[in-house]
Amino acid sequence: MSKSTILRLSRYKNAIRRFKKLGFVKVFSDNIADAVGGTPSQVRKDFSIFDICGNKRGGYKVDELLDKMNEILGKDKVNNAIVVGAGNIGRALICYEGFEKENIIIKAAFDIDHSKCDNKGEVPVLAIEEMKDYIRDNDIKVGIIAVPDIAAQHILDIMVSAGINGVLNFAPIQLRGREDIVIKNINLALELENIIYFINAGKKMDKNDNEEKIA
Amino acid sequence: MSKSTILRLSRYKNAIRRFKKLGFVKVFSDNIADAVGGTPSQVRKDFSIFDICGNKRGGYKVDELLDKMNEILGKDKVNNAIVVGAGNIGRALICYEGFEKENIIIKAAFDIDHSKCDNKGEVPVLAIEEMKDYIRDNDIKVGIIAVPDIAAQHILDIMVSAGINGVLNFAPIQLRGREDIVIKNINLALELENIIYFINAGKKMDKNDNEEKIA
DNA sequence: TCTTTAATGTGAAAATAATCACAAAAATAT
DNA sequence: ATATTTTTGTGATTATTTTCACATTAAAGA
Repeated sequence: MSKSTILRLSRYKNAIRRFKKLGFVKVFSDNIADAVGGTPSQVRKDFSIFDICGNKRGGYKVDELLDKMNEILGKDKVNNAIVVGAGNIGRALICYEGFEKENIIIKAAFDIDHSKCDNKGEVPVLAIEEMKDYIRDNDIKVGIIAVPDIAAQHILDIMVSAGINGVLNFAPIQLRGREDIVIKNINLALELENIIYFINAGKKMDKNDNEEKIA
Repeated sequence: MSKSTILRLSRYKNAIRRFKKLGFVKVFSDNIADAVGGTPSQVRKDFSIFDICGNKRGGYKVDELLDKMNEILGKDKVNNAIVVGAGNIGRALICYEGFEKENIIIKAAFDIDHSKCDNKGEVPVLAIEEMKDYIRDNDIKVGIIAVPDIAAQHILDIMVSAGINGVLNFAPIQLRGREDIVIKNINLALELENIIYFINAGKKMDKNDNEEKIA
């Protein structure tokens, strides 16, 4: 089973959540495909990979779908994360409201610049020296890197040595880690650059084959 | 030629730029593959698609590579962009330093909340009502959406009607637009959710190694 | 009850993408 | 000058992903 399948599953879930909000009790693969810009048969095939079954001619029950998906995606329990780097991007992530409804909580942030530290806010910003212990003591498994490119690899290494299993990296550099560490790189300039390319080339892009390799 | 190829090309370019900074005059497909975590033959195949040739046994000349890539990726000219939504994410993007070296300039930002507007800063934050005219008058082709999900589609529609060709969307909803509009959606919560899935899938695997390996 | 209709679920086929393997060529060594 | 080594460039091969097509099933209608 492939990464793209999982990515699509998350999208389906978001779409289905919207259907639920609109009062839908059941949905068809057609509806879901429309909502995420895919094909019905791909939706069904993706579902079949995870043994998600619907009713022939009856579609899928919204609540059952959401339950099953939350179970698959591990969203039935809270996931704690930390942010490293309290610059522009880092601070935006600390305040980002969108994580909460996915049961993701930013527990703390860290910065090398002590003047940016402040443990009185809703999310404490601590000194980078405290990070390793914090990760260990609080059993943090997910880290977000929002430091300059030159520092990113070093931060990653500390995180991994402290026990972090997955990283979302905003530094504009391809981070490398141990085989068993899940790393997703988001390079904002590169995303824009690509959009510009496709504008100039006159092509359309939004099919999602731009995933990073999971290392 | 596929989107993934273009995405990889951008990555190659970033890596090669770093090689140049380190004083390299020529690079081999090996080096590039290492730097981005790919395979040498894929690098060569990608290059061959764009008629980028090296010298047998001599590798590729760094400067030639960069020139050719900037040409392909349209980075030899400046690209102006706007940001809509001056919330956490929007403000972080307005100040993001990483765009500049890709010749991408954020010319202005827009928000529905007039109290957030301020046309005295380096990047003026204007009222959303002014957006349409601004896009037209300044021939803006790229827009970045950083508004709540409920508002995103509406903003996109205005952008498109004003002449924007490409959009980077941070609202957690899959935006749909005309066939010829390039749209790239970045959903931060979804990215974290995926990392968490793969972390958990990896753990499960350790306990039970007859499950499929996640590469 | 018996058709008809509209959906799922899935193997098979087609399309895409990645890797391999090796001839060709250039640099270096002998 | 010749042999050896190293690296490119690419057709062939393999792997992966998506789409197709249709048998199957459940609901709705007659």
